[in-house]
Amino acid sequence: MDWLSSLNPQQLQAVTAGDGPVLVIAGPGSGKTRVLTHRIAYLLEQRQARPWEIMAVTFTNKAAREMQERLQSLLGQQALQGISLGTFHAICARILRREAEHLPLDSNFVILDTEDQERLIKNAIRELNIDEKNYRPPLVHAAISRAKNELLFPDDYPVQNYRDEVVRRIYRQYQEMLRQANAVDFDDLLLWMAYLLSEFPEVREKYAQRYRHILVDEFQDTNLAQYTLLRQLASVHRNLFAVGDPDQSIYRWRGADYRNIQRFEQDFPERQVILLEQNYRSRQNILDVAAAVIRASRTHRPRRLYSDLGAGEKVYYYEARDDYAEAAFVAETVANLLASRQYPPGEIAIMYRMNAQSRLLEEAFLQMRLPYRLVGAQRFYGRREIKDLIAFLRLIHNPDDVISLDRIINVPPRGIGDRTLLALHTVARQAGLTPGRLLLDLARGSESSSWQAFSGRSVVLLADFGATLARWRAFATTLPLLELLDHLLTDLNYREYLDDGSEEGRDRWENVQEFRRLVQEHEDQTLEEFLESIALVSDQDTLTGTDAPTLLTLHAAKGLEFSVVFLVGLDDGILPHKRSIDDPESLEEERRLFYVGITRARERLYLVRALRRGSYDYAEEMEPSRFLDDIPPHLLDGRARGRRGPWRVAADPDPAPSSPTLSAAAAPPARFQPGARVRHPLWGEGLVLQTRLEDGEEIVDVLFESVGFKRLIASVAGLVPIS
DNA sequence: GTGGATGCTACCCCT
DNA sequence: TAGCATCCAC
Repeated sequence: MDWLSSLNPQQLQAVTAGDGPVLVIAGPGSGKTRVLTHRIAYLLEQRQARPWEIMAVTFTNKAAREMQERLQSLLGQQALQGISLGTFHAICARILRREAEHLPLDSNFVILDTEDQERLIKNAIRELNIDEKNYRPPLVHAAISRAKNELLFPDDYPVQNYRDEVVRRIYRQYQEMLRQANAVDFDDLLLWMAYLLSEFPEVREKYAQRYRHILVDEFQDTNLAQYTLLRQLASVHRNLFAVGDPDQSIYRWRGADYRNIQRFEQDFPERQVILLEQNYRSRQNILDVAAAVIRASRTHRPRRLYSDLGAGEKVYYYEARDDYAEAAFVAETVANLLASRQYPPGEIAIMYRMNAQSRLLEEAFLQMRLPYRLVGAQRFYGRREIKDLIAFLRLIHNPDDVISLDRIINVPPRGIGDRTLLALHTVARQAGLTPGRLLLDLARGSESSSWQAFSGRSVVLLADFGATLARWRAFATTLPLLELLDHLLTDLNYREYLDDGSEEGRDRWENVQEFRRLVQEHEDQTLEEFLESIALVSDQDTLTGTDAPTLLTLHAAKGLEFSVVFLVGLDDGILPHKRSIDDPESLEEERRLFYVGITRARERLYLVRALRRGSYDYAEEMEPSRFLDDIPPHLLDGRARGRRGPWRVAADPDPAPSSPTLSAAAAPPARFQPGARVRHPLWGEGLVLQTRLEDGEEIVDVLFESVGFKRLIASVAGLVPIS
């Protein structure tokens, strides 16, 4: 138990809290993973909890694995047998397979990824003869996903206008097609689980009794479905231990609702709240920048965040000429850092708002001959040759999976085109079979009762493929995964099919070999387990092995830390993203995203932007991110190259505006007058030099004693007059 | 009926 | 940018 001595008083309080609900508000770097692992160890060692009585929900599989490893080193492997440790989706999938009899699913259901989901929605739209132009699959998908996260089945889908009515019809059709394919989407994992617990009291009772202790990480990013699950599972013992930080809530668009923290406090009024405020990660200068950014948030509840690690270097600011120069700056700086051997390569990360930004960075790294690793599962699993292979495996496992069947029935081309495929679907429907089952039936040759329904040429091709599928299915029951895959590759002539001698072809075949290595790593798994683990990989899960600088999105960076962090693309329109700017709630989330990025850094932080960016056809002039305005300049070591740095007013105050400036007296909403003294929440006291109205906002130029000249929007900055 | 070439368009973040 | 729908040649 001496491992308890390494905790600070707040951490210790959380770890050793007694029975009952506990809410831990944990600032970045405050050791929440430590608290969670130690809490589990404490429950097992001191409170006589049995491993199977514990459910611990993490945000990524990677986090679950790490927690598992840390627990093993504390307690040994034996002590953890039977613990439920994983993401919401993984834990739900496991339980749903076990309880499939209560659901319109067989236990071997497949899990669709986003691309499959959209494909199926498109099919549903066509099936219903609805115009795809007006009901674009991605948008319909988003609406359905939102509904599911709110626990709304098609019958519950709110209809306020004609469009809603159509979407509801598509939703209903989509669910029906999922059922026929014995498939679920990501949201279904949560939806069906919540359904299971609410509709079957004996099932709820069973699990609520079993899970004496439930622990959740990243609680601020749970959605309503997830929160409901937790509440139901904790309904008997009420030992819900939730760790989160509202300032790091960045998944609102995915249905996450940081107000779950308030719901928690209402539903569990007896809860204890514990604040973790000491930061063990970052230098104070970095924390000061983070604090300045988050303090300007409207949702932020004031909290302290302090570090013992010393001030450290100033945060670097760099303004590049354009996005190419931005990437070059990053690559060159990384090269210098590596040359100085100050930091191991894996301790350097470059973070950006959207995946598309990685391209120029990758090119710059390649040019400098610097190795890098790119976080993003889609990069690999989204490749066509890999998705096709997975579709073969899925079809072998679940022949009802019509999405996979449609995908690969003509891969490599075997003469089964759209027409024949359509016939297969039609005949299957008439026969009351799924297309996959019909295919297997046709393999029996003319004995099949459906044989006559096809034209001579196509039925032979279909029967032939059906026979191949049947053979693979036989292999799957007897052979290990890797041998099954090798049979597939041989039977399909996959190498000849992909590797046409071009560079791209060689690339594709290399990906297949990479996939084969992956299968090898999962050798001990069944086909079902393997399919599930690859369906639920998170981006972060791809972050393993090689010691190289890491490129990743800000979202993917959640929960990670690096010695050196570059935040690039700090321009208005990128961060905040242009589609978030007119919605105040989204804008707040963009700010939190920036905050998350800043607080990933331990030692050194670079804030980088570009004056111009090339979009697909022309270069666009960029304005600095509005969030930069909230950072006091003295915290930064700025090397602005351009005319318009964020402190352009400090360096080069604009001459008096020539536009007809309204004097304070003439403008009704003006609250400040030149010569008045004011107080700013961050910069303290200052003198108003000038005010004017712009778009109904009062713009005030203030000379602060602490930071000098600043131009502020009065309503946003929180300026107050001092008399 | 199938497969390749051409032209249009949309492009954020993730399990 | 690249994925796609659509058109046209076998």
